[in-house]
Amino acid sequence: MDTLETRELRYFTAVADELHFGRAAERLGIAQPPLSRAIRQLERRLGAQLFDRDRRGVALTAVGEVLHREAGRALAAVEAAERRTRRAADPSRVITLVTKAGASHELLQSLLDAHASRDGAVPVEVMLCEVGEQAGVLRRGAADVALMHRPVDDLAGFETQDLLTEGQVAIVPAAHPLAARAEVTMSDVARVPDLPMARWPRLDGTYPDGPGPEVRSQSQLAQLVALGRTLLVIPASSRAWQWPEHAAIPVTDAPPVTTVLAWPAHTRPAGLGTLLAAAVAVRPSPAADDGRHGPAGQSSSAVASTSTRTSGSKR
Amino acid sequence: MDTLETRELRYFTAVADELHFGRAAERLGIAQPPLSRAIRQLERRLGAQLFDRDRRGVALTAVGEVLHREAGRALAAVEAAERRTRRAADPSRVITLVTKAGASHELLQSLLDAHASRDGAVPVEVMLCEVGEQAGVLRRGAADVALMHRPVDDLAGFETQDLLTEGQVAIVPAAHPLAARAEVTMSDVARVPDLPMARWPRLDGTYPDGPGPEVRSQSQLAQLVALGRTLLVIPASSRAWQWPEHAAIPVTDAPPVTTVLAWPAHTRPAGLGTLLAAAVAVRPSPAADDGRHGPAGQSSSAVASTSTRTSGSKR
DNA sequence: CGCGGCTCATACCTGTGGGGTATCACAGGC
DNA sequence: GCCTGTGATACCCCACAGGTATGAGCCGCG
Repeated sequence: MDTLETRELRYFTAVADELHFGRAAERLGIAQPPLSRAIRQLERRLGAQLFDRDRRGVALTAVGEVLHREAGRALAAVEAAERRTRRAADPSRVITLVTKAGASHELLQSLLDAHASRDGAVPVEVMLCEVGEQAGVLRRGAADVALMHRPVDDLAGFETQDLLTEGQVAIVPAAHPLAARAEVTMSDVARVPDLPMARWPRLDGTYPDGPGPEVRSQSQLAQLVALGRTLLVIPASSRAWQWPEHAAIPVTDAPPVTTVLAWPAHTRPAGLGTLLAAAVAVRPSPAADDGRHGPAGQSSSAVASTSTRTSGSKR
Repeated sequence: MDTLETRELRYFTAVADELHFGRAAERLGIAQPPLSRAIRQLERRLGAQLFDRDRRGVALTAVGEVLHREAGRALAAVEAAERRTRRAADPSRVITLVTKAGASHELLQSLLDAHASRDGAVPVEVMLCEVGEQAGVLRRGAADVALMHRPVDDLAGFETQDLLTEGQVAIVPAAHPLAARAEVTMSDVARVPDLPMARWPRLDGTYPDGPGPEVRSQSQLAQLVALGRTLLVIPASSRAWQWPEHAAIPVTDAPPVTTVLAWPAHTRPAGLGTLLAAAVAVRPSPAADDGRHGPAGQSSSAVASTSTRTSGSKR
């Protein structure tokens, strides 16, 4: 009659993932019979069949699929709750900042310096992650705050503080004719036949169709550019990982990219305040607007989806 | 060692809400000693003090406050999971649409008609709620889809389908000098000394300071206008609840309001497809853009916060 | 100052049910 | 036919959630 227990959700999720009671039980570290029984109980409790078990395999029913999706989110929320609490309880009182490796070098450096020089500044631990992973890390509660990019990253559900807005540059092989240009436009780089855009894996690990090479990390991408196989468009400051074999050319009409500090909406880890103050102080262009944004970042605008692929900052 | 159980979260939440073990236990329907023990266990498991119990009361510690916030969300997610699953299992296969009473009459009517006339259309149940409650209902999983208004409502975390964009009108007492005007501007209505904007309660039930009357429902507001005590700015179609004592005057420079169909991101209750198709067909202005929007609605722009108060559609 | 009242903690008992092992029932493959 | 692999059943056990009774600190009060 009561609320679902997370144990039930974990069990269900395991079976729904594996579609096999034996393996699911093993993954859960329990025996198979209790698992079977637990699922049956869950089905009775919800008054609905969750799996079709015709001999020769288990399959999710329609309602099972609903629960599969919802259970994943619910479990994530519970785990985030636990992680954030543990983090808050950690006596070493640091705040963890996550950013993708190689991005916004100088900005981060000056931000950390400015923060450290303030009175009562909580130590900041820097965590590096792969491209596009910051949002997940933040949502899971494994970090307190992230350095992200608008409109490249998905900022939905986060509050943000703008730090720096900048243009984008095209990184092309130094040997390529394009490298001689002083500046280029998006249409110049959009369909260079011998430099097709790289393809990033989707969440399920498969790749979209297309002519470009498949990549899963920035370093692979950098090397592919050096090899003359592709080009990319990224914020000017990401030039940090430029190779000698690369050339960077300003893209005049590329949408500007803003580096932002982001944290989960309505969550203010202690010590974030000083970091934010430092961030505001560091900003080079103190516009009239204070660059502070509410919970929901916009996403999926035409602009966003364009620069998403080209800058290689989305999976 | 494992994940938190929802029971632990429920218990913790009860104590954190009540700040009193006895009352919390009563609310949970258990005795007080097991509750005390459960909380202690939770504290040991997390390795952190959650409450300060100095005699004469219980108080949340800093980490307790973190868990209080997070537990609320996690429990909401679990309950939403259960509710959505139950709803999916319901053999009566209806889809529930929630809207605030009194808004978008004709539009809803034509939408429902268009939907009903389609083959294989799932029955639609209409649920009415108070102003600004749609988002919560949707998030809790108590409804499948909602009629909401951009930029008035908070659309964060929802996918949306635009239905109708329209201007706003000022509703003023028919006896007031303003009523004679053919049209007005926002600055005209912003500070009419004898018609101050009404004040809606905040989430905690308190009211912001200001000259206007306190209201908690549309009908109260309607009556206050009729009494010549206040005015408001609302989408033109909400005129439905206009009284004889009211006058509606177009506000030329008010931000246009778009009525949208909204549903939780990445959730597609079976049958939503037909409703969406009907919705697209009903739209009066089939622009080039198809009016479909991704998960994160923008919010908290200057425009949004302005029209939020005036249209009385945010608490 | 002693007394009762309030509140949370401790001690101890009990029963439910989650987990284990052993085994069955059923389908397919050779 | 037998064997293999699957999920379901049957049965046992003990860990732990929950109950009752009681203790212990802190008030306020006469």
